[in-house]
Amino acid sequence: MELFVSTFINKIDKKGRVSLPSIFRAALPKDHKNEIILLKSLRNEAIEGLSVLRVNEIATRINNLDYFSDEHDDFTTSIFSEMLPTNLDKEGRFLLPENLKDFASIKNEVAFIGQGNFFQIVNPKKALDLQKKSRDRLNLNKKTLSKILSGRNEQ
Amino acid sequence: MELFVSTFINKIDKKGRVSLPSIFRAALPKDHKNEIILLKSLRNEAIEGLSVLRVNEIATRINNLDYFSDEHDDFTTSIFSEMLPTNLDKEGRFLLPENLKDFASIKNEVAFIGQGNFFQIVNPKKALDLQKKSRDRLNLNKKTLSKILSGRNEQ
DNA sequence: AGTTATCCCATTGACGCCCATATTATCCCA
DNA sequence: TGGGATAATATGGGCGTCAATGGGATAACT
Repeated sequence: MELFVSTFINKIDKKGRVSLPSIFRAALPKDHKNEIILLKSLRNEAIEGLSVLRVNEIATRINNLDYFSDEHDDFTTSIFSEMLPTNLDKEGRFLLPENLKDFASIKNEVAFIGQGNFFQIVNPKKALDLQKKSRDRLNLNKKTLSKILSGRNEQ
Repeated sequence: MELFVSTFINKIDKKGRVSLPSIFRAALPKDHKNEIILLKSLRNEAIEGLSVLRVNEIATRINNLDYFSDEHDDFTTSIFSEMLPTNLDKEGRFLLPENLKDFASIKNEVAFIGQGNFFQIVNPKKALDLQKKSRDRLNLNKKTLSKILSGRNEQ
């Protein structure tokens, strides 16, 4: 599967390393199996993890915005300047820098949350919260939800 | 048949494994015969089982939503993060994780309920209940039912 | 040198793979 | 049509492999 799915909780060791779950590693593009890009989430107290592929896609989308717009500026500043390219070691682990851990209130454990084309890294205690809140919001919108899941296309 | 139909009751062994009914295995896409994706039902106290094919369809629909919308985020969180890809062994069995068993109040036995493009996994005692409720709801809507069964398509 | 990152190897526990047995379904022939 | 033979499915359990984790040793960077 080429998507980041499911949720995992892994430990951070004394050196600050943490294993990227094996099926997430499998979801990385073939030619960039040991590179991920970390980024502070613009939405939550979370770190986002992207593949190189995904970063390129985002770059394309941003390029399609008007170059002289404020929006363009905001994206390039808040996204590109904050990106942190990171390598996995031979065991599939990577270093989680202190400032990012602080940003996401992470100590010894992290939850990896699959989001399809990317994943999030959060404090495990907050993971359940996030999932529950998303679920509740979706339930307020059952029509769209069932449309998506069932594939029906009528209004 | 490429559809999941009929109902089966199978046992969970000490290791937490359970056989996917053979005609359900036959309904999986040729190139992904031993992979299913488990998901907490957004509707019932049930686990839903999907083929890879089905998941990809859902992913496509979600990608068609506005990329930077809150709705998009809620979908990716609620659906992708809760998906559990699972492999069947050579005998056609898979592992049912504890948290999913808890969610669906499952102990030693499960009922597999065909739902066409996907299937549900529930506590056998509740299977009859679910089926009865669906039937009752349909009876409230007999017109639609007979339209479906007869193949008539008029409004 | 001191700090930080990468490599290498060891440990443990979970999971996949394999083979064996039991149970059920299907077929074939009397 | 019945009833046994045969195959397919469901279930049980041993064992090897791999993922996650830990930590020492080497390499890179400042």
